[in-house]
Order: sequence, then C-alpha cells, then structure tokens
Amino acid sequence: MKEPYNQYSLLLDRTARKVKWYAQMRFKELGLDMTVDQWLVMKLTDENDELSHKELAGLMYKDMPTVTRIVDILCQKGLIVRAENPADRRVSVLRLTQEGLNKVAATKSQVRSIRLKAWEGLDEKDFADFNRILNKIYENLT
Amino acid sequence: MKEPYNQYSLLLDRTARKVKWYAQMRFKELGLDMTVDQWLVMKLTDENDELSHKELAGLMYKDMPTVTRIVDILCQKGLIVRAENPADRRVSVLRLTQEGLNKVAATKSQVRSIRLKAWEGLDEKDFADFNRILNKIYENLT
DNA sequence: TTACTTTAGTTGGTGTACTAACTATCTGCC
DNA sequence: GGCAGATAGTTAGTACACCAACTAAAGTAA
Repeated sequence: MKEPYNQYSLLLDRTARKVKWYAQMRFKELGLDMTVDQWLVMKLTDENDELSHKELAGLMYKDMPTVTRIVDILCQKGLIVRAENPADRRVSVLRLTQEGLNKVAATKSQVRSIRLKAWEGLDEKDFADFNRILNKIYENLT
Repeated sequence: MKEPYNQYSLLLDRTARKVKWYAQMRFKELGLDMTVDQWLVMKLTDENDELSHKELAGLMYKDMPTVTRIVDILCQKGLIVRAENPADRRVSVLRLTQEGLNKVAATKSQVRSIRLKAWEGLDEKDFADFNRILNKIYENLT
C-alpha cells in the first residue's frame, strides 16, 4: 500500500457517498420530503420508546451535535417533540407527534419498496466478507 | 435484507466516516494544519501539470462545487493559485505557489509515515475482495 | 454572423460531521 | 449538606456534499 489515502480510503469514501446519494435520490423520486437521516430518526423514534438523544446517537453511529440538529429539524417540521424525562432532567425523550406517527405509517411501505440497486450482483459470501471487513476496519479504529 | 438502510448502508457510512476521522486525527497529531481533502488537492496539483477543476474533481470523485470550495480555501491560505488556460478561458489551471511547493515537500514524508491502523489484520485476499465489492457497488449506481 | 447548445466553473442554500466550549443536571464522596 | 467530577445535551464555528441556478466562454450549425 504505497498511497493509503488514495487507495482504499478514497474508494470507501466515494462508495459510501454514492450509496447515500442513491438512497436520497430514490426518496426524492417517491416524493418523500425528508432526508435519509431524518427518516432514520423518525423510524428509530417509532420503534423505541423513551428514546434519548444519546441512545439515538448510538443507534445511528452519529455524534451528539449531529443528532441534536437532525432532531431540531424534525421538531421544526412538527414531526417529533422532545419530552422531559422526570427521572433525569438532563435527558430529552423523543416522541412522535400525531403528524409524525401518520408520516411514519405512510412512509414505511414506500421505503420498503426501495430496492437497493447497490447490492446487485453480490452473493451471500460477498455480503459476509463485506460485513466482516467493514466491521474489522471499524473496530481497528475504536 | 429486510432493512437495507440499517444494514449495509449504515455500516458502510459509519466505517467510511471512521476512517476519515482517524486520518484527520493523525494529521492533527503531526501538526499538519490542513484537512485530508485539502492535502489531496495539494498532492494532486503537485503531481499533475495544468490540472483543471474538472480533472481534479474526477481524480477525487468529488463534485465541482466541493472542489471549488476546497480550492478557495487553499487560495486563501496562499498555497495554490488559479491560472488561466489561454487555450480555453473557461478553464482554471491550478498551480502551487512557492509556499505551496514548500508545504508539499515538507508534508509528503510526514503523511507517508502515517500507518493506517484501519487495515490491520486484513490479508491480501481481504483487500482484493474489499476492492472488488466496493467497485461493484459503485458501478451498480453509476 | 447569429442563434442554439454544451461545458467549466461559481454561488446560494441546506444538510451532515466534527471539535471545542458551554450549561444544566446528576452522582459520589467527604 | 456541599463540592468535585461525570454526563446529557446545546451552541458556535468550520468544512464537506449535494442540488439548483447562474455566468461566461466554446462549439456548432444555419
């Protein structure tokens, strides 16, 4: 590996961006008025009761400022609210509004309909390798 | 693949960010006063004569607005300049200033000294698979 | 030459990512 | 109780990423 940055790092970076770009494009085609990250927050808030920012950050592998800002946007859109956790007043607990619940219900099936062209032509072993290698890299740096 | 976004996309995204974060951290440790992306522009400008924004964007797999802005920063820092291409006055040709040349010379060996912990524990076959799978995904979406 | 189209690059706006510094609250220990 | 340290979250600032709209210069064809 003579030029580590120009080799695998760049390949990894460009591929990750492409996959994200593709998903976002499909969202737009479906008329979903939100980003992929915003959808993930909605979905996780729907699936997890009493979800805090910190837990959300852990589930999304994002940091706290990033989560704060995505949540801000969803609050502005009236889709979720921050409630207080009476047991620990530092903690914000996320809840979907009625509008947010409607949105999740309406969006879920549409999102499921997205077939990720990204993974075409890869077999089971490829997925297993891909998964193992990415996790190995991640853990090397943790 | 029940939940494509929460599976491989997220894994890919988080790993790419981690690798970039690690490289940037090492840059900072070495006292390199620039981002990894800025370094890549400097390096490519050094290696390629008469490099245009468009060619640079191709080499970095980034889009034109992103390249424009990284180049803006390097111009402000006095490390590179945009010269005119007399044969096509739409084209900006990038050149390192003397300060930029000095910086590249000084930085090159330091960057080479960075050992990317990311790839530890992966063998030749893993790299081949990794390379093949990432390229396959990228091309699926192109 | 004039008009139409394409291309290189810039600008504006929004969203995400990361660091650092900050507030408010909680926990542990004396 | 009261104080030090830890923790949850926010805010500020910078940089990258993408879309859309724009300018200016080339290229093309009547």
